[in-house]
Amino acid sequence: MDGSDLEDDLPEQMQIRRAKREELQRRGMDPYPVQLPVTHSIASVRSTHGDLETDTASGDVAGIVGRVIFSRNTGKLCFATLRAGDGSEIQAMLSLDKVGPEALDAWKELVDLGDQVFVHGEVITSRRGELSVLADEWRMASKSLRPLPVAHKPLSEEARVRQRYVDLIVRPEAAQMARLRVEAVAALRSDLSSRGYLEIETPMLQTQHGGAAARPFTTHSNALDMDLFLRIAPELFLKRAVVGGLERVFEINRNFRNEGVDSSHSPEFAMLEFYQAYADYQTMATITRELIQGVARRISGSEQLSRADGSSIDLSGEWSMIDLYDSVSTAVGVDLSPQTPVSEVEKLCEQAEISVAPTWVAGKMIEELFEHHVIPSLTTPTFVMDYPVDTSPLVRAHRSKPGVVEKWDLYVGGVEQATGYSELVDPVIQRDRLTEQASLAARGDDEAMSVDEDFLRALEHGMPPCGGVGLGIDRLLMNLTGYGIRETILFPLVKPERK
RNA sequence: GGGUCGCUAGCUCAAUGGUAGAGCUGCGGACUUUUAAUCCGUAGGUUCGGGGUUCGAGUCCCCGGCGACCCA
Repeated sequence: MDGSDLEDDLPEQMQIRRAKREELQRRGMDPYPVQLPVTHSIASVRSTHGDLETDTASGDVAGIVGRVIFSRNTGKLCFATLRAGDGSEIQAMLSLDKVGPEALDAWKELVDLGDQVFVHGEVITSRRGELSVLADEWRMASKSLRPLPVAHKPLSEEARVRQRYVDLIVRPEAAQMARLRVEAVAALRSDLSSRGYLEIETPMLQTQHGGAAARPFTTHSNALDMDLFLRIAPELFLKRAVVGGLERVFEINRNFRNEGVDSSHSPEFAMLEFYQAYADYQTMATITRELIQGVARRISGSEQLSRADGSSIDLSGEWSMIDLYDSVSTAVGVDLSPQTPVSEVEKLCEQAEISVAPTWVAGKMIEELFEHHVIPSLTTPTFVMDYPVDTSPLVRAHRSKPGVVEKWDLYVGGVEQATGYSELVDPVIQRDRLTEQASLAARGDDEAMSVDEDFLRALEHGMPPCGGVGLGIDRLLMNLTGYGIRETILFPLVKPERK
């Protein structure tokens, strides 16, 4: 099959747009000019002349560009609604007596919905009061060869994700989400910076996998002829930095986890991790709350937000703290502690119809019971405190309670939003914990970490007491806006369409 | 991993096993103040792919692809 056959196979509407592109060239009108004499953004015209009275001429002249999203033609007068990338819109008017028959005919014949056009003329308001640029000249800024979807019917969710560029054009909320995300991340960066934190970048390609319990992606370096892991967390490198004296560090970047994909999980997701020497998990909880409250104020001006799904969320004030074992004990009506025999915990799992995997330790079962019995009732932001030691190999033992570590999980809107520790800094205990992890891995737990000798060597040089937090950026956006993860990530991973 | 549902024109959706349709978009025409403009006319399909049942399959069955929801 050669190129001309391909062209013949195109839907009629695409063939017509290709023909219009050629017709523009035939008439000496570049369909893709390198430069245009733009004088104003649509937004600036709107802000200067937004209060212009109905049916008035401002006397000001502007050259603007925008994408044609609506078009209405009466014989000798054409209207088009132009939209800019920032969502601002303005009407273009082309009248026979202002642009002449040639330009008007070219507009009517060659401009389609979706084209980006340049319009130069006086800023006026129409008889219906619509702010407009009354053209004395128009040019094609970029000819669109594909028809725009119907603006009044929502694009299917799959189409929105697969063709985000189209989604961004036709659905202003999509572009708004992209901007919201930037605002949220900027708020986190500036807040941490003002607290004396350094933003550093640590390896995404790692020779060992650790820092969290998750299955990694593997890849291969040809030059080194060795397999590498895409990181599941930056934790072990950020801690190396703390050992070296960078006492307050953070990183905002992608982690990769080779796990399920659903409405709240993406294989690549953005994470903030921050570490502060001489802080503990209580201090880190306070900072985390203040960071999230700061993001809320930055993107909505308030710590009480109303969300896309109609629900609202209140992040103001102090957040409650509950004890993991206490909350599960209350829910199941049995007094549980880290010393409760595994068999008894397993029985409770069976009663809750939780299927227990053979690799699970008692602590894992407690966490599953927590997810099953307690999480559904967590409607307000809540720190869940003091986790079992056997599921938290990088966390310091609790200063007074045996069998648990100084770790919290923060739940917002019923989902895990962040986790914070008093970090384990004793290199001897850390080696024991990692050795235990490695034996779990050997027994088939593919989420278990390996023994990272270089990390241990770093700890052996002495790490200051330290608090650490990991906070999911995508989750934060989901929590604050009520949108799904595929809305908060601009280009989420999707399986290719079959050809 | 299991279950349920979906995939039809550029987009959003219809169609008892019996001639594949509508709205918007497109194309041709009318119209100098429209706002999803209006009016007249008109085109547009490998019904996700493959196999099967049937006189006949968008529809029923099997296999595969992609997606959504629920469960683990």
